[in-house]
Amino acid sequence: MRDMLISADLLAWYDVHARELPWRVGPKEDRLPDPYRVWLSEIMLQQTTVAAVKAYFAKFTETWPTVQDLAAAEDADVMAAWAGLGYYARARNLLKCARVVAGELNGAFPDNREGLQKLPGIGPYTSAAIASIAFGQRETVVDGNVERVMARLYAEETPLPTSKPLLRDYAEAQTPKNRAGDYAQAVMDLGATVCTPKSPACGICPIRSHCNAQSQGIERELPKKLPKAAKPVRRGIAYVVRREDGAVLLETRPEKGLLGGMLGWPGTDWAETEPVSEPPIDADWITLNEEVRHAFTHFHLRLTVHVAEVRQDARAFRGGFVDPSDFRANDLPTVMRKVHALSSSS
DNA sequence: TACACGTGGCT
DNA sequence: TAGCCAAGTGT
Repeated sequence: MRDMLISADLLAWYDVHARELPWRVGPKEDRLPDPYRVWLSEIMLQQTTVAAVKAYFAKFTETWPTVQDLAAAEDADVMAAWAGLGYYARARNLLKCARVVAGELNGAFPDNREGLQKLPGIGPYTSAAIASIAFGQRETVVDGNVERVMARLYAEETPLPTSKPLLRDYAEAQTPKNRAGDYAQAVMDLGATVCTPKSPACGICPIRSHCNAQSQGIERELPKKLPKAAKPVRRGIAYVVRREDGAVLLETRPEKGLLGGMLGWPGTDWAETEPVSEPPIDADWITLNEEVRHAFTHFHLRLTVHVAEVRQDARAFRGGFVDPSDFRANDLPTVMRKVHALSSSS
């Protein structure tokens, strides 16, 4: 039986190869990072790549340097700043969490997993990540990277998601008493840069000698996954209304559900059936030839775009007109930006 | 317990 | 091109 413990080799690798990231304190620095910045980065990094997060993290920490600043922000400003990053429930919960921490906890995040996980938007992964990275607690962090590394290390052929409890057991057995935060980040760095899903770079892997999948030559086949259901196609209509003065008709979407709390063009529901037109204002409508296509997590969307010019005194049934000086396409979620781009080019 | 929930980059 | 994939959480 080979020696399966990886933490020593992995930490030695991390000391040399740790990526420099804006929310990270270097492995050689003898201090812990600001919990606010750790929390903010971990929320942004949920199901989101480092490359996508960097600009948003810079914008947020510049605009709201402390949790008190963020707690005092206007909801619409935070949603606009988050626009484009996706999973907008994260932004709504981010504000809720900031207000609890600033209001009820005197600005201090809980220093342990149990306390952290009671806060909005913080689940099993994020509570362990903050507790270990920001507070030095020995907690086991399990994300997609860790699951992949453990599946290969132990040559676990049980498919995900069935294997989740097993992989967590493996991860807990590996977590060291000391430097748990560095170790957690080291496994995630390894998964992101070496033990990648498609073509793992086993030739430069610091824990290659421990890896059962590598010795069996099955690393590219792990972790196994159950097949996913095909994505249905949904259709709808988006209405772009321009007033004589250049104002555009927008509405804030309901708090719950898809794109909740975000600005968007009025439109029909999105369904697998052909949409029935329900224009938000009386006007002469023009249907654009090209349609907007967008892929969500669980369905594909095809939006037909209807545009109209209306008089200054026109009254809408829903939504509100936004002056050109107040309108920024970047405040919209991406699918709504696509609608805007198409209507502007036509 | 499944499913809802975004987006952009890569293959 | 279409599917896969990413530092998950809430319901």
